[in-house]
Parts: sequence; structure tokens; C-alpha cells
Amino acid sequence: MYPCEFVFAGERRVVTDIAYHPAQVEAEAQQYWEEHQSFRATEEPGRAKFYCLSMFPYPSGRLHMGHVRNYTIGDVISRYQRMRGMNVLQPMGWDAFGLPAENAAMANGVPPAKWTYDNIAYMRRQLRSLGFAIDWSRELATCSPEYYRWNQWLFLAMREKGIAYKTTGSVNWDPVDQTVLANEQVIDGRGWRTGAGGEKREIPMYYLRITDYAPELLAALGELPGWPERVRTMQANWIGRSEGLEIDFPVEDSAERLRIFTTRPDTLYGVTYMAIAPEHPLALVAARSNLELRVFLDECRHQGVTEAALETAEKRGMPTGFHAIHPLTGRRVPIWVANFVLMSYGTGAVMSVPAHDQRDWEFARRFGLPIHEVIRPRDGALPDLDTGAFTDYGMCINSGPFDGLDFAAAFAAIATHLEGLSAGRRRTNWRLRDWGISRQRYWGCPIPLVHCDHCGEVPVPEDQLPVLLPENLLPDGSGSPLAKLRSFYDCECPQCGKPARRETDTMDTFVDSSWYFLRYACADQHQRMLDERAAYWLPVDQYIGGIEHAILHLLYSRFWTRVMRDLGLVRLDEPFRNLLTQGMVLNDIFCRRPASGRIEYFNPADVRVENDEKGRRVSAVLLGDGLPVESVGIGTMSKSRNNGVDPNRLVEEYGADTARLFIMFAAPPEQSLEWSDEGVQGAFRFLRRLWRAVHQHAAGGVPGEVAVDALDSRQAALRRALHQAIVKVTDDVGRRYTFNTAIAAVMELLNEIGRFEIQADADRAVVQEALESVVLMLSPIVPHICHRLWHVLGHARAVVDERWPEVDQTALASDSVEIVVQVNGKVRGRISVPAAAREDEVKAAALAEENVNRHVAGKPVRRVIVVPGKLVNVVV
RNA sequence: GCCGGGAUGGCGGAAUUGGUAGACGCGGCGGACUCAAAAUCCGUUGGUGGCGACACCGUGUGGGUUCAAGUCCCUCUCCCGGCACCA
Repeated sequence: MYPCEFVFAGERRVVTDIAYHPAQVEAEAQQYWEEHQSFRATEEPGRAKFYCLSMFPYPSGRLHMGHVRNYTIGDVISRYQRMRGMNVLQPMGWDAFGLPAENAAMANGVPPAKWTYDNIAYMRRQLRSLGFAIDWSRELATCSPEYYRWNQWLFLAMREKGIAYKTTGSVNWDPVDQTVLANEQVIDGRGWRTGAGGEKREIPMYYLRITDYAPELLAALGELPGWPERVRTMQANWIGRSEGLEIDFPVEDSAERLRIFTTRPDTLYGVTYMAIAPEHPLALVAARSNLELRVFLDECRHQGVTEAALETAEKRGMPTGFHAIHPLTGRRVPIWVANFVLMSYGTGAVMSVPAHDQRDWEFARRFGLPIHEVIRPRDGALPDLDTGAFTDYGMCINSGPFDGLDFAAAFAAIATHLEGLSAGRRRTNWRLRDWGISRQRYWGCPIPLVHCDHCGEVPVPEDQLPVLLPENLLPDGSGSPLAKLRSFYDCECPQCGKPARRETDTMDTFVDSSWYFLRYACADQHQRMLDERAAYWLPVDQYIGGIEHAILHLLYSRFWTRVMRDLGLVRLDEPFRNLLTQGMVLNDIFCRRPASGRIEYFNPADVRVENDEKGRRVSAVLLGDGLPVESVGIGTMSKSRNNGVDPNRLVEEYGADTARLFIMFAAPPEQSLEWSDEGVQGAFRFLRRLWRAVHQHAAGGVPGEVAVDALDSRQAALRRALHQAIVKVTDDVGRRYTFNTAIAAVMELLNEIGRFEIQADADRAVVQEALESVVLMLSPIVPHICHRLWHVLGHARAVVDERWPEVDQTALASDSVEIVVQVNGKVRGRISVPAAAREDEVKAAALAEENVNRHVAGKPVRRVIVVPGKLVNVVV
């Protein structure tokens, strides 16, 4: 063993046992950060700030590996930026309202509040054990009245401005959770959380006018270069802008006009029928005197959005008996009800052009409606309309005065013409719908309204906010307990003082998460929602979270920020400057399929994998009974497949640093990460090697400064390797966020240091510099071990307060460079030439190389390409 | 169907602007230490041939551009993600 003397917390210590004990090392470092409040962020006007935010967790009970990955990425970025001298804020909080708390309450008989706060306490301990550089003084939970009172306050401000409004509409109803879902929360016709097949219901509820912001939300996507292309595309598709014409078709024998929306006005002369939604007013009128139609409309209503209906996608329809008059040709076309027309998009009615729209074509075929060709391809080809519609842009034919025009010209000409007749107008349509926020749930933020028989709906006055949510209720699964709690809903009207009824709906929990990142700036501000500190910290410089929030949370937050801007609360358009979407954490899946009975899954930790002599996996056996199990691929860690890894066990067995190192090393952050116990052991081995290398070196005492002007070639080479590594790691961590390659570069450097033979004192000085840089560069990733090793290297100051290493440009310079020589593009040799060699000198040296010479073998040299400092290619 | 991303050793992955394919790690193989095992250390590890120097093949498929292609262009196959009667 190597006794080792080092300075720790200001005093000299001698250590003889240099085994790496992570538990002890980590407790020591965490205690230091705690005592020194190392991560307390304070506003320093004039000093550059860096706000690094990871998506806050739902307090579900315990952390999973996805959390650990998310927060480790954020922590590495935070700690790096801090070492670059930035004033860093990294806060943490809890997305604490939501349905799992109510479900747990029913299952265990514990009120949601207690369940939630217990979970928060447990998960906070877990986060602390991982050593994240979080400013805990700013911690917030969305279920605390101090937080949600501002939801209520802002809701009333929005209501005042007309941004929040109430209406009765057809909504998506989740029968399992017994609540309304926003459009964004329905996935494949099912509730995003329960997976239950939804149905439509007519319910009065509050909406936020996100559609008013659609143009801005779409346009600004172009000004978010720090967001992944993928997320911007998903949001753009979701907002769904389309430009077209609104056209009025007179209805025969009626004063009514049928208004439709089309993006293909160039096909207007090809209209052979009209199609309207089953909920369209004209359909309802027609149904009054038509029993068959009434039955059909009823069927359509119940078809709903079930999976079966979506899969068959059967085109069904029925004539209304009404006819429309074509505004340009005067032709009479039938009006049909069709199940594929959506009342919620455009005007709930479409003009049907079966020759040039595949869906119209299928419908026309099915019901024997005429197909009238009005578009031909420019190249003169004749599309076969018996096999399908021709849907590309082309040239107008059979279109009267518009014949020969292409799409753009026909669009413009027809628009102008119809505008002249007051029969149509240009219009932009959006797929985005307003955001319905009312939920018939208990564990959420109460909507601060009172219903009075005399005054109508009355907002709760500001001095009576917040409307407190009772915390001790136990839901029973049949609707909201608030609606059954007299002491909650019985109240006085704030206006007339007479008995009134309090609103019992709560807000969608996505409201809570739409502005929490603003509140971190001033979580202790009790007089206002935000104060001037928000202007210092915002926008978030780096946001990190799962891709599953690409639409919901990120779109709502962008909207909410703009609303607050328009209400004068922030000077900010976009809340998140850079966005990193981390990949999923995957693991092996092992199971047995008994001939009868259900599949049994086994945790990979309990399975031993056997390899053949080439290292290929051949079989897997259960450690418990030694019998084989089936390997059925890899998938996300989940309870149902029993392939999760418990962060607690990992920290106990290897320490937080090993967990952090493995997670950052196994894959780049945006990619999915495959768990590997061997990989975790590899990370642990590396830390042990690092520990030993530093202690062995430090046992010789602290050497003097490196004499930069008196280095021999070996010393210069190690120093060059060191500073090349600093260049690479700085770029990888600071710009590219490829932490895996940064770690690889440090590993390579440590290998090089290990090979470096210590002969003289000057050698030890170079090694000291190299090890110091290694510890500094690794400290954002494995902060605990680096905290100790920095002291071992002779420093009294804590590594957390040190600066990132600087590159010494002179160390990078080299007298000679290695050049690859190719013959006809194939590598045939390597030569070493002086760095300052001229091109013709390099060329000559290349041609003189033995193996190169052999391949040229007297053939005429046609060309020689020289890439300075890299490569010579001889073409023969 | 539309949009986006991807396919590289036994495995995770690297190759950043067209310039040495396989960095780093895992696994495997061989060896040292040990009574033995674990741990640790050293060597080796894309395939084929050769004692070797070396040669040939090799980044999903087929073609193209180039002195030079994992990287650029076209074709096809497969995988992952999102959207989907949006008029």
C-alpha cells in the first residue's frame, strides 16, 4: 500500500488505506456542499447567468432510471457551466397534482396529500444521494397553496381578458378516470394515462384560447435553433396551419348557404357533391323529416373514437335531400352526410372532388356519385381515374376561364373572382383546438369561481385567494369528492352575500407545469406571482427532459409564457432557449412461457448470460434454479416486464459516481441507453483505477511547477496528449453534449498517464498537471470522487469551486507530424515529416516510403494529392 | 399513407467540414500473481489467407459522383418515433 499525505478541509492527513470506498467519499462531499451551501444561487446583475433545468418529476413514489439519467445530464451541464464561471441556477420541484395520488388513495386508504408529501420526502432523499448540484432553497411543489394560488390568480386574469372562457362542447371523456381530456391527451382514441377508449360528452367547461396564439407559436418555432428538429416538426404538425378558401354554396330552395373550407380551390370545377358532418346544423334540419337519416346520425354519434372505428375507417354516408348550387357553374350537386367529415375542423362541411381527392374518390365509388376530371399533369400524362384520384398539383382543365392555369395561379384567380362575388374569401385554418382545462377531479387546483343564483358566475376576489383544496379527503371512485363536500361547495356569493355554490372542478395538471420554471426564480415571493428576479434568470438556457413531452407540456408552456407576457408579467416570448430530449433507458427482457399459465418475467439481475468462445450470447439461466430462461430482446424498464434497476441498490453497491459515470458513458444523451451490469462494473473499475493512480502519484508528494521550456520529448508528448484531451473534452461537454466521447477521451488520457514512466522529478510535475486536469474534467460527471482526489492532489480549495482547465496552445505544437500515404486511395504506409515541411518535401518523402514504392512499382504517377498535416494520395 | 430519425465487430458505441473505419468500454481468448478462487495486472481480439512482412474483403441493398465515400446523390429493404378521415 502507498501511504499518502493530503490536505483535507484545511488540515493535513495521512492515509494508509487507499481502497476506494464510495459511501464514505460521497457522504463527505455531500456534507461539504451542504455545509457550504455550494449550490445556492443568488442573482448578480451584470454577471452572466446559466439557468439549467430538468423537467420536474411527478412524485410517484421512487425514482426510476429515466429520472436518474435526466438529472445526471442536467447536473453535468450545470457543474460544467459553473466551472466556466457562469452564475448557475439548477432548481428542483414536484409536479405534485394528479390522478395517481387519487388512485393510490383508493387502493391504500391514505389521503392524496399524505401520499404525495411522503413520496416527495422519499424521492428528495434519493436525489440528494445522487449528489446533484441543486439549489434546494427554491424547491416547490405544485400542490402547495403558495404555488397554486397563482394558478388561480392568473386564471382570473385570463378570464378577465377573455383568454379563458366557458362553453359547452363535445369533449373527450375518459370513462376510467371519469374526467375530461384535452385533445392533446387523447392518443389513438384513448386516454393518454389510462389507455381507456374514450367517448364524446357534452359538458360545460373552461377553455384557454391557445388558438389565438397559433400563428405566433408556429412562426416562432423557426427562431428556436436550440431545439431538436424533431420536436419543432411535431409541434408544427400539431398546430397544423393550412391555407385555403372559404366558399359559400347557396342551398337550393333555401335562404341558407353552405360554407365550406378547401385548400384546393383549383379543383372547384370538379365538385360533384358536398359532404357535411353528422353534427352539422343542416344535417339536423334534414333529419327532422327523415327517420332513416336520424337513425344514421345517431349511429355516427356512437361510433365515437373507438379503436375499432378508426381501424375499419369505413366510409359511410347518406343523402340529406338538399342540393347545393355551384357558385361558378350554377350546377346542382347533392349534399350528403358523411361520417368522415369532422365538425371540429374548418366549417364541418367540405366540397367533394372525387377526381382529385382520394377520400372523396372512395366515397363517390361506393355511392355511385359522378367523377369529374379538372386537373391534368403538366407533362400531358393521362391519369387513370378508375384506379384512384389524381391528387398532385397540375394544370386546370374543364374549368371555364381558369383552364391552363397552374395551382398557384388558379388559387389566386379563383379567390379574387369569388371575393368579387362575395361568395368566398381567403382563409387560414388551424388544426390546433382551444385547451380545455376543467377536470372533474379532486387532486388538482380548484377553479376559483362561485355560482350564484342572482349574480351568475362570480370570480373569487383576489384577497380571498387561494381557494384552498381540502387535503384530507378520500375519493371513492365515483366522481369528485369535492362535489359531495358541503363544507367546500357551500359559500356566500362574493357579490351579493347570498348563499351560493363554489365551483368543484379543478384545473388540468398541465396548467401547473406550464409556468413552474418561472416560479423557481422567486419561489419565496408571497406578494406577487413573479418579481424582477425572473427577468434575471429567464429564459431557461438549457432544458432537459423526455421526448414524450414534445407536444403537450412544451406547447402549453410556450403558450402560457406568451399569455404572461401579454399580461405584463414577463418580458419573454420563448421560455426554453435550448432543449435536449433524452433517450429512454432500456434493459434486457427475460421470461419463461409455461405451456399453460401466464408468462413469467425475470429481472436481469437474477439471470446469468452465457457466451460462446467468440463472446456471442448463447443462452441465459436463472441464478435461482440454474434452469434456462428465454431472452426476448430489450425494452424500456417497466414493472410489467420486471426489467427495472433500482437506483437505491445501485448507489449502495457501487456509489452515485459509478451510476452517473455509467449513464453518461453508455450512450449519447439523446439516444436510448441499454443497461448493462458489466458496463456498470466497468465504470466502477475505471473509478478505482483513477483513485489508485492519483493516490500512487500523491504518495510522492506535491512536485514543483512544470518547467514548460525545459521538457524532453516524452514529457512534451504527454503534455500534448493532455492538452489535446482538454480541447476535445471541452468541445464534447460544452458544445456537443457528447459526454460519452468526453469520458472516452479522459480514459484514453489516463491510460497514457499510466504508461508514462517516472524517471525524474520533472516527470512527476507533468503527471501532476495531467492528473489535476483529469480530476477537473471529470468533476462534473463524478463529483464526489473528484472532491476527494482534488484534496489528495494537494489542494485546499474544494474542486467544486475551481475553474475548468485552460488549453495551453504551445503544448499542442509538435515538431513532426505523421502523414498517411495512400496509393489509389488505399493506405500503404505512414511517414513522419517535420510539421513545417513544404508540400513538395512531403510529396518526396511519401514517394520514398518503401511499401508505397513497391505499389507504385514504376507505374507512371498521374497525380499526387496532399492534404496538409494529414494525408498524401498517390494516383497511378 | 404523410413527416422525422436510423441500420457500423460478438455487444454498447466512435469516426465533428468527404481524408487512417472500428476510439473508449463491455464480452471473449491467452498469460502473470495465487494452494485455489476472487480481485488486480500484462498481451490479444472485424473476417479470410500467410510463420511473417503483408495481401484481399469489410459500415443494411444495388447503382452513381470523387484522387478519396460510413459520410454526398439516386434506388430498394428493414427498424424506431410522431401524425393520420384536417378538407
